Formats: sequence, C-alpha cells, structure tokens
Amino acid sequence: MSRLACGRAREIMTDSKREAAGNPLLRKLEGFVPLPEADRAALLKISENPQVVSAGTDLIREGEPPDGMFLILDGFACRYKLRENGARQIMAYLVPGDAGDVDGPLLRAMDHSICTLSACKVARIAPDTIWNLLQRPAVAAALRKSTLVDEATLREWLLNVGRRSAPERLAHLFCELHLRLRAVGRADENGFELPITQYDLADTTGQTSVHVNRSLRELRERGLIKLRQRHLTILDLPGLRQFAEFKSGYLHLGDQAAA
Amino acid sequence: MSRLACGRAREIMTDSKREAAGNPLLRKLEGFVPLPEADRAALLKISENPQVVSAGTDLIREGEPPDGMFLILDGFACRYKLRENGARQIMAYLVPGDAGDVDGPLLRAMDHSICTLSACKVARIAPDTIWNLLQRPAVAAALRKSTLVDEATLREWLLNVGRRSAPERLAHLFCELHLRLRAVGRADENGFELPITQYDLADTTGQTSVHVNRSLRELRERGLIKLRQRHLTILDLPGLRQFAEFKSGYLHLGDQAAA
DNA sequence: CGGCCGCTTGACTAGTCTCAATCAGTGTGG
DNA sequence: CCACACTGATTGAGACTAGTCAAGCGGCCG
Repeated sequence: MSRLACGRAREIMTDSKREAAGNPLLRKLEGFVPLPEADRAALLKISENPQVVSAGTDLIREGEPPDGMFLILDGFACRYKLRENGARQIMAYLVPGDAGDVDGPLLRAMDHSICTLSACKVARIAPDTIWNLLQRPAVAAALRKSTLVDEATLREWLLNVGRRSAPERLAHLFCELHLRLRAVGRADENGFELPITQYDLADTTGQTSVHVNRSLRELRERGLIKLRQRHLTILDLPGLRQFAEFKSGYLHLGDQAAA
Repeated sequence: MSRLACGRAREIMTDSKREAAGNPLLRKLEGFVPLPEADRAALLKISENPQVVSAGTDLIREGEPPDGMFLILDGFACRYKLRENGARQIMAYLVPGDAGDVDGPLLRAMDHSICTLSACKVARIAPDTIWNLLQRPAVAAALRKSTLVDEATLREWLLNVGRRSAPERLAHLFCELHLRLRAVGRADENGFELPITQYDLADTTGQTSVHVNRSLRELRERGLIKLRQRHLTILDLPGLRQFAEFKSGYLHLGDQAAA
C-alpha cells in the first residue's frame, strides 16, 4: 500500500479507531479476538478518566473483598503476597492493557494484594460495568482468553522459579515482557522501559536483590542486554531467547483462529 | 441426630444422593455452590464409565489441541512442563474431583502436558457435554469458582517455591493436600494416601529428590509427619501448619456466601 | 547541598545440588 | 518359591549456587 493510500485511510478513521491505536486494552484484546466497532467504543469508554497513582501504592490488599476490577493503562503493577518475615513474592505483573480480576467478585476475599511498582494510570471498573461488558460476546471471549493466558503465564513463572538458574530467570522474564509490551505498543525491537527496581526483580524471580545484580551483570557480560536508568536494551534477542530457553507458546499470541 | 433417624434418612436418599457421597466431583462442587438435584444427576452421569489409566501416562501433551476435559475420579495426576535438559516442573496436582481445562478449547494448543502420577480413574468429557453442563447456572458458577481456586493455588505454589525453604515447601504442600483431599473424602484427620514418589515431590517443589529426602527427614525428626508406603501420617497438624506458615484462605473453602 | 534510595561489589556463610554407593520394596520369570 | 531386576529411598562427601552482611558509590529529590 502506498504512503498516499495510507494517508487516506487515516483520514476516514473514526474517533474510536484513532484512540484505539494508543489504548493498550484495545490492542491487547484485539490481539485475541476481532472486536466490532461498538465493543471498541465501549472499551474505550471505560478507559476514560483513569486515576494517576504513585509507585508503591496498594490498589487492593489481601483479605479485602474484591470490588470490581482494575485496568492498568500506564505503568507497572503487580500481584504479590507477603510472608510473616516480610519476604515478598510477586506473582504477576500487570502492564498496560492488563485487567485484574474480571471474576474477582465471585470470591469473598482477595487471597493476594495488588500494588503499583511505578507510577500508574489506573481505571477502576465497577462490577455492574463489568457485567455489561461481558454481555458483549466478543469482549467476553477476549477477556476469558486473557484470563487463560494469565494462568498459563503463572505456570511458566513457576517453571521459571522452580527449574531455571538465576540469570535464566531474568532472561526469561525479559523475553516475556518484551512480547507482552510489544503487543500493546510499549516496546520496540530493541527494548523497553522497565520502571521497576532490582528489588522488584528479586521478589519476582525468587532471589535476593544482590544476586539479581550479579545475574544482570552476567547477562550484560554475555552481551545479551543492557539495563540502565530503568530502560532495558536487548542487544541480542535470539541469544537472549536461547539463553532463557524461551518459547512464546504459553502467551497464545498467534492463535486467533482457535475455536 | 440418633442412629435411627440417620438410618431412616438414608432410606429416603435418592440414587444420586447415595452415589454423590462417594463422588469427588460432586463433593467438591457442592463445597462451592449448592446444586439442584438435576445438576447433581447430570454431574454423576458424566462420572460414569471412567477409564482406568496406569501411572505415568500422558493424558494430553504440550502442543496438542485441547479436546474436551479430563475429570479425575481416583488417583493423582499433574500438569507439568519439561525443559530441554529433561528437568520437569509440576505446576498442579489433579486429585479426585478435579477437572482439567474447562475452558481449554478456547486455546489452539496446550501449553503444558498432563500426566498421571499414580493409577487413575479418568472420565473424558467431550466439548459438547461441557457446553451442556455450563448451561446449568449453578454448575457453571461452581466450575468457574473452581477455576479461580486453581489459579489462586498456582499463585501460592509460586510463593512456595520462590520464598519458602525446602522443608517448608513440603510441609505447605502437605497442608494443602490435606484440606483438598478432606473436601472430597480422601483424607481423614490424621493423614491420607499420597501415591507419588519423592521424585514427583522434587519436581513439584523445585528441588532434587535427594534433597526432598533430607527435607522429609527433617519434618520427621521434628515430629510433624511420617511418610511410608505412600501413606502420609500427620503427627502434629497445628505444628505442621505453623512450620509451613500455612493459611488456607487461598483455597476459598469456606465462603459459599460470596456474591 | 544533603539525604535517601537504589545499585554495585567483596568476603563469608548457608542451602542445595551432584555424584556415588547402598539399601529396601515390588514384581517377574524360571 | 526363590533369584533377579528394577525402581525408589536413604545416606555421605564434596562442589557450587545463592544468601547474608557490610561497605562504598551514584543519581535524584527536596
């Protein structure tokens, strides 16, 4: 298609199409299921007026009753649990486009907490609104599939922590984030913003921050990555993937054609 | 209630009520949501004619398209993944009453394998049958809730492997299995059959079998458990729970009253 | 400019793995 | 019925990975 044709196409974009290009939720869900225009508009609507939250803020705490869901529009958040001795395990990252707890209200109490790792833009969606969204079959299918991918990601993380070495764990995490962030337009070929600390990486991969630092050095010395000023540069993507033994199947990115 | 009254009550039990007492799927789902008689009958029907499968049989392998779901009626199975070097990570146990992949057909390919750890009785449920079951609101709600608990369990396992010591991981696993098996009538106050090897425990908790053996010895020497001939005896349940820092909230056993 | 948080590094310790040998339980075929 | 084979459990010795403690550095914010 010529540049001119491209330009013309852009002129006749609807408002929701124009906004959608930058809306991570839409980009993510459309990666799973094609959405009718009305659904796109509905999803854009719930993304309006997000709240800006600073880093280190609990969005909901373990033990509290779930109340609707969170939608991350910008920044990094995480699911985590604490042990009595203060040890923290991060069990999932919520990146732009991710929605926490679509089915949450089915349970009486949260069994974990959700916290921002960086400054975030967060939209809170009330249970009624979720219910309305789920009446749209395409949206319901996309959200369901998104939940299945979240669960598959959790399994991969368990494999990561249980059966990979410390540097491999970090490499695998970076490969995963690279794909997830690319799917929502927050990463390019060479890297992405990673607005979290080495302490956070440690609590994600089941290590100490000291050891994370050493592991990062190893990845750097192997010429695979560079991590400075909260920006991850991937110097050798095939090498990084091979080192981490990364296989993207669990993210189910390329199978829209499934039943 | 007197023995006599008990006896009379038993006389007027319907067939499905009689069978249900021993059916682990029914026991599990009724722990989440009360089920109408017709639903109970439908669930009993799909539990008929299970297939007997010997230990170490793959029920489905990574990469294959999901085809319906499995229902474990007896024995232990697991979800697992292999690394290229042969290392295995077990990511979930399927015990009697557990159903794999209610939503599986939404995805194009399995991202993990499922294998029996002991001899099992397994019912295979076709996608059409699943669809019919999901038309029953109470069954759908119970299965959905069961899926949420599976995911919460996965998170707890990640915490386990990431932030607990080797003996603590085993202790926590035993506490979890004790509750899950009691919910389906496969455990009593003092212990349960654990028909799996120390290699399996190692691949569950991210250790080697040698170290599992040493960790089990530590639990034994602390007077917490005894594990011989595939039977786990819990000698000190409060002590075991305290040692593992076990909190049962994530299993969501006691909150039928939730929205 | 000073304080704080996060990063980096070193030295030492603790936990876990690897390799290897032995023992016990189970099932099989002669 | 017993010898053998195989798998799983147990233990020891030594190596290695990751954790702990401690110090110094550097960038960012007030």
